[in-house]
Amino acid sequence: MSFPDIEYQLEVIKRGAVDLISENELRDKLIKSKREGRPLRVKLGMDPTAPDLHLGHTVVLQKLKQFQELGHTAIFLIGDFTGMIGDPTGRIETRPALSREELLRNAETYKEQVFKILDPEKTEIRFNSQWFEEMNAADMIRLCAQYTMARMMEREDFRNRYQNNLPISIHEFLYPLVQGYDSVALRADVELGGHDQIFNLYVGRDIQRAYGQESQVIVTVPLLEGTDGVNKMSKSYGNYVGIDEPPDVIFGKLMSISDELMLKYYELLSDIRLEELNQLKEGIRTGKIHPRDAKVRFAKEIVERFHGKEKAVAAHEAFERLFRDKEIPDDIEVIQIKKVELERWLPKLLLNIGMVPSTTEGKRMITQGAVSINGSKVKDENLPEDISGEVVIKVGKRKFKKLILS
RNA sequence: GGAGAGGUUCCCGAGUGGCCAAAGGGGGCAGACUGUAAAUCUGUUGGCUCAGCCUUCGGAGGUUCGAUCCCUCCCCUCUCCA
Repeated sequence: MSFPDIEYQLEVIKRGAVDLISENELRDKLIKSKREGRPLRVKLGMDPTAPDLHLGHTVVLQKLKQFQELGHTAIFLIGDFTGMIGDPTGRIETRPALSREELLRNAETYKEQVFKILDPEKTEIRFNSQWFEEMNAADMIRLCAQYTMARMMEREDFRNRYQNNLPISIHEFLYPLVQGYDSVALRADVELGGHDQIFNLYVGRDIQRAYGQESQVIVTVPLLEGTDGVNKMSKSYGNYVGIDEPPDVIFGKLMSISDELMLKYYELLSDIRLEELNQLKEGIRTGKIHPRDAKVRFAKEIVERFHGKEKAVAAHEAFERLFRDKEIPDDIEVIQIKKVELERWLPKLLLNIGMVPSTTEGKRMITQGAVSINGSKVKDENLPEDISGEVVIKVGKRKFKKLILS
């Protein structure tokens, strides 16, 4: 096995990274690896707490892929055991524990999604329950003995919760230790993570040393902000773009981000070369490029990554039809109803066909002018008597349904 | 184990017998403006057979014509002491 030039490898690894602990250690490892023809073992762990991966996860996955392309061993660790503890990182409250079934189900979908980015042939998929289920209580105590309370409380999230009189459960202290032990079990040379993982990753270095191994090198990547531009991308904030979402949805979500955020996304997610990105920025600044066009280009690139070129083009076209030409989308849900059975009171009808969660909400939508039928705004809560044939109902900006009356 | 503080709607947080479906803020949703932008402005934000009614303020009882508010027990969190 031969590896690329050391300095080239370093350049690739450092690109877009926030932390690299430490460059010298990494260089040594790379030199040794090249000399011995032994690929580095690069670990990326994810807890299957949510079934769907989103763009935020892909930042670090791309980094792992880069290692893979350099010829190193990508280890994708599914934290089916750690998921039962729940990572306290950045949390102000204890994470709810997931059931075994949920974790396994999520793990399955993870695998599928991860291989949209990583090469399945060259990826080692592991589950950390493999070694933790063999551990007994004594082993666990031995692990706990490797770390101190004071060091644990160095963590900002723990400290904040403690200072604000918010509960911290003991098992949450176990999380970093357990994650660190994963590195021991996997004999990791490098561990990747989001920047917020830095504490857990450091603990891994200490734990490895305590178990007589060389410490892993840490590489972190920036956290991706969610589509709201405020919080980090996370399913629980509802500001995510899932990689398994339909092309139209991904396209639409990316088109609704702010221009400022778009540039950040370009930086972290796009594959375009650095100089091209700079040209793009300059073009937007001077007004030569309309930000919307830059956004379209970006949205297409991302959709193409997960769904292919054809779908990306189709998503763009559908988007243009819907929002520029104000046309009705063609994949609209159709409901057949007998005319005699049609609910005439609109709030109830909207509830029945699942367009609003309650009749009260339906009434609100009508008063606020958010409901339209066949393109004209509804003011009356009751449907007109003479309604017939195909009826297209729109609630809000993007909810459409078509009724066919017979 | 002892002493104290606290648990309010999606979140934070006000409310200490009727004027409470509950201030204010955040978030969400909708409308205007636009590029489905963002920012901004406006409205709205428990449910229903909707000028009325029903369910909600940790849980279960109780006092009262009437309880988020008072009493009793229980559960949970935090602080200090052991």
